[in-house]
Amino acid sequence: MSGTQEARRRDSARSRESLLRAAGELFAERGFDRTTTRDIGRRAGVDPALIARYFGGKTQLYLATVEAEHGDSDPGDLLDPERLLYILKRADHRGLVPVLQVAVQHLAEPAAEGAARAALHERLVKPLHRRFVAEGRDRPRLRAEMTVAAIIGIALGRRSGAFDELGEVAPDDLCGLLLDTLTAGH
Amino acid sequence: MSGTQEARRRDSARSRESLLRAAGELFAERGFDRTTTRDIGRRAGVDPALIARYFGGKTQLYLATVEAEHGDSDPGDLLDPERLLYILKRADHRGLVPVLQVAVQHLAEPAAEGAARAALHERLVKPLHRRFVAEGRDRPRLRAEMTVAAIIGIALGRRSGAFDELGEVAPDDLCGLLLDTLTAGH
DNA sequence: AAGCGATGTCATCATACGATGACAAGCCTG
DNA sequence: CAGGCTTGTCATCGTATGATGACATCGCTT
Repeated sequence: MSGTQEARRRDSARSRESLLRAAGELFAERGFDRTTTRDIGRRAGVDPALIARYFGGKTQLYLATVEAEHGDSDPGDLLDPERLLYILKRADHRGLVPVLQVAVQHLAEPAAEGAARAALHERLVKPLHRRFVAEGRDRPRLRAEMTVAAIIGIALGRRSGAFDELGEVAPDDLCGLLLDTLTAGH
Repeated sequence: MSGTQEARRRDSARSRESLLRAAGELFAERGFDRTTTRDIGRRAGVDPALIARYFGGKTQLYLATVEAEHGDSDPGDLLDPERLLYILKRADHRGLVPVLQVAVQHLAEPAAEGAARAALHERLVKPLHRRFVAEGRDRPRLRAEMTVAAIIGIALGRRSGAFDELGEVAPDDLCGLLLDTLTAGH
């Protein structure tokens, strides 16, 4: 036996996951370009060469981090307070950011870009679009895209260090102010 | 004579400006990291080695592009329709984007980052902050930073190609919808 | 215990990039 | 026209990075 669960000294699944986690963190912290496979390996405590073996390369590893974020519960749209708060917190801490970055800059490899865009649309734009349609707002599609882009700007701005208060304020405060602003007239 | 204006076969000022323009375009299109000095030189029709001579290096050239954008008229804050429209158009076409990117990602060199942040704050955050103070809104600073980050997200999202309608809609339309949303409750 | 595939380690390659310095060609001053 | 400063050109260096393949080590199966 020796359980498929317990830590074996050699465990490809464990290595894979360590790489995935480390990559998610680093891509979130520094972006795709500024993250090296050596960095990822170091943080994961795994030899960087295994990235090629288990994922195919840095780009595919990026894609894996994007897709790995899908697992998490997937409740309402971005104007749902819970959902928004979840996104903000998640983006603060780590993770999630890889998907967001594609909304704001080009990616190196077209394949990665396409996949990241698809995830962005599926997870963020589409739910919001549905809400706007249900509410009968005009230009629901454009409105949804604009809102998503705005929130992404805020989430990324928080992490960038370019803003003083925005970077420090508690997620709940920000969430309140943001929802207040976005749903003011409605 | 032979005018200091007219094209001399050798003209450092002309070379400098060609580099500056090309760099501004490329930084806007691809971001700092993905723009190489060789690309800049090629587009400018100037030998890349002159970047070092005239600016000191790629980083200082980036700073020069940021500062070069200051010249343009500097009217109201971002909630002033004219100003917003100007920003959106400018970000669509080229230029301006270098300053915006710093709001959303880290720069390689600390010096460049500091200068870009200063420009961002001076040109965008501060005017908006003044407006909110004048209007007596609560949390004027946070509100200003949040709004700037949101608009930057939208402006960059337009260029990123990650959104369908957002990337295609006319600046005037977008400007209208955006102002409508942001000033709805007020 | 032997054998074999899976897993991990390491050295190394090829490439891309920013920077530098030597050198050539041009322009202006005297 | 001669000298010297400016401007442009080119080859090259050092470094960083992603990728690859050879080799070692482990663990399961029989």
